[in-house]
Amino acid sequence: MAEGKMSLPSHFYGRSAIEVARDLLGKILVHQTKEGVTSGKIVETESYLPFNDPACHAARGKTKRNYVMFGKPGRSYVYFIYGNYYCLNAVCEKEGTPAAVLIRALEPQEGISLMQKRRKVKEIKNLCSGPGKLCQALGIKREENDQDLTKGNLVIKPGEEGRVKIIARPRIGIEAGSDKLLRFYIEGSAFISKP
DNA sequence: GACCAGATTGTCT
DNA sequence: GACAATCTGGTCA
Repeated sequence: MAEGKMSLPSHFYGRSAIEVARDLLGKILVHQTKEGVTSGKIVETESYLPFNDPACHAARGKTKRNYVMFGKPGRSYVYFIYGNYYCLNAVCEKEGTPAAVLIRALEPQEGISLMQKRRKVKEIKNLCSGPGKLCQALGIKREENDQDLTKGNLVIKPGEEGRVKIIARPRIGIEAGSDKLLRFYIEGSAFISKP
């Protein structure tokens, strides 16, 4: 497909989770399924760092669940949480380093009617305003785990870079690492999970 | 083999 | 604003 040419190169992900999280804002996440194409602009992300980060799934070492984070950058890490929802991460840094960026919110673009059908809600701002919501809206399931984000059905493409104002904030409720700004979002977006 | 905790969301007050 | 719902994976015995 032509998407391979359009999508972000793998070296985009070969940097720190903080750099990648910041640069992912304004990019376009596209998922092609047999039902149709859904896409949205990334408006909120969160970084998960290697072993210094207690909140990271990989903080205690490599497991069957988080092995993807130890793999090559530019791949997707999808996990099931709280019995009902999935969360989508983009693996970054380098192979052997468990770093990833959580995609927290999207601004819907293509396939909005399909998202509304999947989510069973009408309001566009409610379609992707959260990690679990956007996965449901884009139809991201366990099958999308460990996919190559530079090619294939699930890709991230460049968007309106430089035209957005980025806000960095510490994550809430986590003491260790609170001195670092690990949550990023686009100022003024109505589609983020938190104001 | 059993128990515990979790990167959330939806619904009720 | 607060709390329950619901399941998978990891840790411990």
